[in-house]
Amino acid sequence: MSQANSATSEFMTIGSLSRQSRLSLKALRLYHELGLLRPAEVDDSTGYRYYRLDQVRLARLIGLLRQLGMPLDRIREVLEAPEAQRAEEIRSYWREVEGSMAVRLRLVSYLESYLEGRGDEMYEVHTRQVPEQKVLTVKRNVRQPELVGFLMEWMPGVAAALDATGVKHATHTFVVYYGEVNQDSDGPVEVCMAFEGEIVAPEGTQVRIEPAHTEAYATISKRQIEFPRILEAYDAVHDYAETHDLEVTAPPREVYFVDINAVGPDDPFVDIAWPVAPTRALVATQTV
Amino acid sequence: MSQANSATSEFMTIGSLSRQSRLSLKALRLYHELGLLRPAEVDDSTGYRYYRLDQVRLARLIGLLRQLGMPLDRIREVLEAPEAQRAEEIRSYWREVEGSMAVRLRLVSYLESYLEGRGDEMYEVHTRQVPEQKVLTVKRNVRQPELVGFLMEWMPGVAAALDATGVKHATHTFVVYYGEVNQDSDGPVEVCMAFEGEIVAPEGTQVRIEPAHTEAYATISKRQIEFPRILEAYDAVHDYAETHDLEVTAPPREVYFVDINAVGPDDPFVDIAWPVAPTRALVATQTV
DNA sequence: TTTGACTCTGCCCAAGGGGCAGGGCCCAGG
DNA sequence: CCTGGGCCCTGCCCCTTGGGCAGAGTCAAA
Repeated sequence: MSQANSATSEFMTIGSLSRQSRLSLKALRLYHELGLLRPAEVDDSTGYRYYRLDQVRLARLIGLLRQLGMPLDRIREVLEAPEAQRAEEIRSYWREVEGSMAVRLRLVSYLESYLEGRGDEMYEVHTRQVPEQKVLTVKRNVRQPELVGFLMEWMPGVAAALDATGVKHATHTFVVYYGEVNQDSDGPVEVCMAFEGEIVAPEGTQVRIEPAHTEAYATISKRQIEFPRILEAYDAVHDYAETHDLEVTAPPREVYFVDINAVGPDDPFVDIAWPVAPTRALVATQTV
Repeated sequence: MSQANSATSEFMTIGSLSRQSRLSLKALRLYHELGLLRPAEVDDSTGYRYYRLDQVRLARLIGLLRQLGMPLDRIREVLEAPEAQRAEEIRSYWREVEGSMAVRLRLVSYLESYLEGRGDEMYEVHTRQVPEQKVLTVKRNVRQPELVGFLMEWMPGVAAALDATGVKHATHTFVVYYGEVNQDSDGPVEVCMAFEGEIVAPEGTQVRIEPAHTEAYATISKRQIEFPRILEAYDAVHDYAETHDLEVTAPPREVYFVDINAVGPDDPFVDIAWPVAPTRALVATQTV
């Protein structure tokens, strides 16, 4: 059971570092390859890695960060930051972790009530015609944690931009979700407000034409918009379309028609809307 | 932009299910392959998958559980449990998640104090001779969450077993860690108590000889034994060995020499010990 | 010099998919 | 009846963070 320490000189072998840092040989070789923890010397002819004694501290730190669940890319950022800022980098990572835990916690309590039969709220779904509109938009790729901040900034933002130009504009804002927004998908998301007339789109915004369409929608309250309950509303609208021979023709959107501060938790607050059109099958039947 | 719903009959295509459940085609095919969500029908000649309309509910549930971070194997367990028990399965999973979060939270606050220079407690490391001992042992593979329960059961357990036989035994217990114990490594861990005389090992326990050895050790308090601070003590002992030309000859152990209930948070509580022997280099030097 | 411990590279594997290629299928319109 | 476009199939390689093994080369103590 000889475990030659090789610590007699200034350098140590990978095995010695492994024992002192609780990292596997495999992990150490990977960190070398990725440039996270480079051996002080590598013998050209044999490929043997030799580490300085003071690299033990760094190896141990990496091991602890891995136990936190921090990805190697993120660990690299921590290590490349100035020493005085490393703690703050870690706190920043931890805030993200706690944020995603908060979301999941709501999901757990939702699942409990759903599985124990206390879910299944009813949503009234209707359809309506929406004429062609000129809209001022801001489109971004955001993930769940940044979504609320993005909306809080730009929903008043586009309204203010239109106010500044003096053109006539709608009283409601709508938000189009071109892709899912969650931990591992980032939209994109587009904040839109309809207006009439001609304007120059401010920096970061765009003007586009939202085509006329029919949309199926359900009106929900502030209480119902919290994730994951909002998924029920989306599902309800989607199911309505399926059962009424409608097919989805554009990404879903949320139509905010009242001020978030001026409405109670159970008052109508936002419409979950999905542009739809009759399926071809039904068109054909009607044409016959 | 035709998205034929194919929901006209009793069955739907994989694409329709994907849109209604927010799961990707790839995910649905994987869940089929794994038997998590089997299509109601598969066309033998074309391989097309056809799902029943009511499978949307199940698909959505799987998607929500995935958003919780639950592994597919665990999801399978949830789905195979009686419906009335599913919520409890989820709660059980969530308790595990919260447990690991608690451990990580301690790790974060440790790292903060370490990186901001408030760490670096000093540990006095000494060596001592331990004679050959006959020990009664209980050895298990346990992960971090079960470790405390295992120790709380078997540290009194082996003492009680020895009391029952009437033989003379030591007043302290020690715990040998043959492998790391954390989220993804499970030891094994062995609870040991020395005794004299002959006994029949009770069910689940074993008798073995612990060879005579020298061990380097540091005495720490209850406050210092909490993860991750305990790692510092292990490191201190290991570093002592390195710098004193000693090599580790057996797995480390914790020697509990006082009752956990009879000791204050800063009183001596347990020794972190590591069997060591002079390195061969040193032996050679001495022989010369 | 031998021998046993140590180290090297390279390959396959895990989960939970993403993405693409190459090909087959289905159905509405012409 | 044919065609085109959308849909679906399988199979392959990719990601991340390593674990495990094989086969070969190296180091150091006796």
